[in-house]
Amino acid sequence: MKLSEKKIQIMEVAEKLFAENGFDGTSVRQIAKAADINVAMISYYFGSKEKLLEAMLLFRISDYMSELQSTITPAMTPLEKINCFINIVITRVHRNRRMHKIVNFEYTKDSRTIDFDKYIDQKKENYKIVEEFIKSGQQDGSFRKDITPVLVVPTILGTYLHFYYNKRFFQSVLTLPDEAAIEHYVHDTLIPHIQNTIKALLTYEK
Amino acid sequence: MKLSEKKIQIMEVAEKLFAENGFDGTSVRQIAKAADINVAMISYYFGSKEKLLEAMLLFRISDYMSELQSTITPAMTPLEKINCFINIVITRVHRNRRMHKIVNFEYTKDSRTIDFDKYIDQKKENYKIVEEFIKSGQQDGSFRKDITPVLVVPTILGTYLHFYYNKRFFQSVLTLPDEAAIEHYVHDTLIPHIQNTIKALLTYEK
DNA sequence: AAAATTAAATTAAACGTTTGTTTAGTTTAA
DNA sequence: TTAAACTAAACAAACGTTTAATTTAATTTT
Repeated sequence: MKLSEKKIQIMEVAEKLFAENGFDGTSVRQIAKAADINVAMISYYFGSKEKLLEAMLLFRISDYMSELQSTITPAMTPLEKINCFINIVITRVHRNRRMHKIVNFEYTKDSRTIDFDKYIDQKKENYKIVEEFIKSGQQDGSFRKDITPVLVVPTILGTYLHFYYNKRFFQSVLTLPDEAAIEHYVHDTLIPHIQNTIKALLTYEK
Repeated sequence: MKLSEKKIQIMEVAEKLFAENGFDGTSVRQIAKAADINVAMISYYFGSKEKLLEAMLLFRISDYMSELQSTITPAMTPLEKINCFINIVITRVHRNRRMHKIVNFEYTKDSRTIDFDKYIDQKKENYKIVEEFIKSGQQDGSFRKDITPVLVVPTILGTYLHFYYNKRFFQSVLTLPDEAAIEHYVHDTLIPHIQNTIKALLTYEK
């Protein structure tokens, strides 16, 4: 199954609509109209609406190749590693925020028949990496020892995602007029805030 | 519009199903079957599926009377106030986690026609309270002055919500066999973790 | 207190739309 | 000439809602 231009176009349109109105809240006719194609093309290309979602997930995840290993070097201190990790992961999640929103919601459904295995593998990989960094910092004495590494990830990702899910709210409170302003705020203020938070949590003295 | 037993029963069933399968992913026939009533009763009682959701939101929000003002006294230090706030808010959100999940998702939809005003008011109120506590701590010198108060809330709520949305994942990692175990973990470990994080963020020396 | 009357609660069936998918045919490109 | 791309139309199923009839409960009249 090669990825023709048309297929990619359909997946991108679908991602946008799924993120905006939910999977169940989006009809194949809406997607077809927005992508300027015939409804039948969705079944023709992907088989079904569900399989379109799965194809889109794989398409996005394949973007995900580990830039982590290439930018984080063994010479770094544990804190530098964590900061680097936060920067990369938040930037990455922000870039794919629509997909994450869709998964975040669809994954919790009881009735789901969609295959999220690849996504979950990715997720578990992330947890392992953070855990490794934190434990090495705890061993060399630079981090507090009473921190549960597994709870650090929800703080990192949760902070960002809560910001994104309440975008409208923060836009008005922080007077961010457009998407470009939000982009800047995420990189210049939100990511440093999260880095600050985790640094403080891991290193402060009681 | 008084709240008969039947109406409450329908709203509770609807809340559960909406949280599990989404608003669009739940049909009125599913609700009717689960609540053991005739489908027509939903229109009869609430007018429409959308109005059922709105009625359910109001029903839950009315629970929300400010226990904050009654438990947080002026004699407390800013840090004590923040800790108390975290405890109350997370416990409250946890208790109403289903409703929060529904709102969190439906609110971001472009196509939404549902009235969330009461919910947003509640939310803004929370932000004002945290901001007040943090600013008073910054004035008396016990908190760092370079913290943006508005970003503290995403860290508090985001950490909890990310935990809840990935419940299945954490259940397996932390070996929490049932709902009771999760309940204990939230109160004994997650809430202290959040309190720790915010305390560290607000008080640590660089 | 019993009967008659009225209102509310509940039902099954039907309403017109919209849903995802398939079919059978046509156009385009190799 | 053959396979892939594409289309309009049709499909049955499911959707939220309404209708009209019936049962239950409350109120009023006798």
